[in-house]
Amino acid sequence: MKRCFCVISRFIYISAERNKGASLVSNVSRYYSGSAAAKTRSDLRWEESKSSDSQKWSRLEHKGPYFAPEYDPLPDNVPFYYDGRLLKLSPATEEIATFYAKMLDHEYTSKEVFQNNFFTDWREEMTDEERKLIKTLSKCDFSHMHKYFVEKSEERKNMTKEEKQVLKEESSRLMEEYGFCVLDGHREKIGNFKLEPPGLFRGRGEHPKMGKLKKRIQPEHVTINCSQDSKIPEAPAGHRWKRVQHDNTVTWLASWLENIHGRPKYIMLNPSSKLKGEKDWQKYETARQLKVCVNAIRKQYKRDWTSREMKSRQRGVAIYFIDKLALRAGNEKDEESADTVGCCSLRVEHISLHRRLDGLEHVVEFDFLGKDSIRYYNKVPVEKQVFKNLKLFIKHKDPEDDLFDRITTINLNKALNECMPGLTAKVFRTFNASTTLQDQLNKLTTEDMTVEEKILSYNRANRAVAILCNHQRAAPKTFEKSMQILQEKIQKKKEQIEEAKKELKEAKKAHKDAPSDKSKKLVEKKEKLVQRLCEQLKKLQLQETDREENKVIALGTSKLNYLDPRITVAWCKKHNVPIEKIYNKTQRDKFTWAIHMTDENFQF
DNA sequence: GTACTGACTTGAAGGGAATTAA
DNA sequence: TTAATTCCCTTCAAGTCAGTAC
Repeated sequence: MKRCFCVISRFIYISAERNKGASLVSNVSRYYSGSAAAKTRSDLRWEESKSSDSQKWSRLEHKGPYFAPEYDPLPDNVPFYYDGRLLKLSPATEEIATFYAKMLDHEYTSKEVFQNNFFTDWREEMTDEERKLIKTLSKCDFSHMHKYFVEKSEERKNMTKEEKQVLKEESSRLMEEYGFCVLDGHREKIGNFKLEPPGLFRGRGEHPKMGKLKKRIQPEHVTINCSQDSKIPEAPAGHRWKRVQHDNTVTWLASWLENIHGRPKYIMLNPSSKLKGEKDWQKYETARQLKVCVNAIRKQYKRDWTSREMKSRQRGVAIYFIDKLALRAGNEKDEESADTVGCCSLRVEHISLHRRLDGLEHVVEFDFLGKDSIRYYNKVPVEKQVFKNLKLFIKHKDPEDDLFDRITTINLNKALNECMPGLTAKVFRTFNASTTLQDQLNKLTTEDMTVEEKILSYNRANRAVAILCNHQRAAPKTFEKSMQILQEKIQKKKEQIEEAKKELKEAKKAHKDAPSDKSKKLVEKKEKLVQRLCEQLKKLQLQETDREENKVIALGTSKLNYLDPRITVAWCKKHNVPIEKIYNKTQRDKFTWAIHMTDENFQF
């Protein structure tokens, strides 16, 4: 515990040193003592340090979670038919039926696993009578329910401004009442104060539990965490909490067990809070520490490639992959989830070895499903010794055997921790992502660029990271169409420029033949027009490049989770790019700490 | 060493709000 | 002004990793 506090103090020292004396504390004070805003209690929170690492707060008060609204039964004119016969379902059975009906035009409901899980769970909640009657899902006609919900959704879309305003006000009232807590005297935003409503579980990829019923959370399932001397939140009328505890070594305000996997879920603070901000800062400082010792670590894992011990060799190759390819650690998973892997859980079937491929030597071809069942596909030339080792690791193994059978994420992280305190597999992802951003920004930005060009450079740097981390997204549905429209615009702009140039030439000639004030002004006017059109064309072309390159790449995840925000803040300051052009409101809130503490000289 | 639990971070998707184009 | 498109924000699933018990 003590050690971690020292680490925090050292962060301040390191930052102070690297930022030419601009420590978090002094920087933040300076920022807030400015004229723009009066110093409020919640602003001041950044200046306080905490007493120990295991203790997360001294005082915590909140209103408890907000429960999902009770089920509102369907009007009588929305029928449900079973085997062609009209059935009036009991409210509980009907509610679960509506979950399915709402999803009818989603691909999920066409999957057998989804259907079977849903039907089994649904039948369990039916009355005895209903269960006797309803025996086959395909005989259930949910279409009228479905139609009803489509109409409802249309109605919502077509609401008047006033009606929408009423809803908005109601939602901000809710936010005011339940959305904040008071932590050590500061009002902090809560991340997810609304409990998850009941519904059908939508796992990612080929999840064996897809379609199962996610049950309604009752107060009797919820544990409240707050300080003893605070006003204990009241359970809804007629109910009581499962438990009220006062554990200040954890950061959550409420928890419950979700019924699909039986694992706990929590209500926690928003990323803009001091608690989360400090943790984030600490994460990036750990990654910066790795920078100092990464060369030694790389030397070590290369030595391990020729170790006499198989375990060391496997560990050496695994850490090499984690470092070079930014793979995730790859913990063991149970049978009850989609079959996805990370580094340590790679199987023989996930790699192919090519002595030569596309003119390159010793190429490893990776093809596996990673987190969220996102495919990782990559062909990577590796060192000869790595290639030899991989051949050795797969020898006499079946495709479904573990590639690294002698190591686990636990002992891999233990080994990493011995190299550097606090080092784990995921630190490499943060380190490599942030290093890449810093390098790319340094390489791609020049002073003669316009702000738009600088932003394109930033996006390109960001994209390099997203590619490294394999952050993918589905191509936008209207991508081709919108791209075509943009290209047409560019063409039109080019034609306009041609036309304007021609007019300019004519104006110049006219001015030469018969100079006058009027003809001179016309030339100037035409010159300005050409210039303006050329600028517009350039902007469109930049937009085209950016959009094309971004088709299937998601930039948000790396921006939010892997890129030290101080790199971005410093870059913006150095190159006079308004921070709002890079970070939206949510992102600025999350990175308040970095925006306040960083000057233009910061380098990761 | 390993199975299990708990706490926390990371991640893509979806829907509504905001912005832009027609 | 309306329709189309983009962006933002929320949601909740799915990871990581530490701690504990045996």
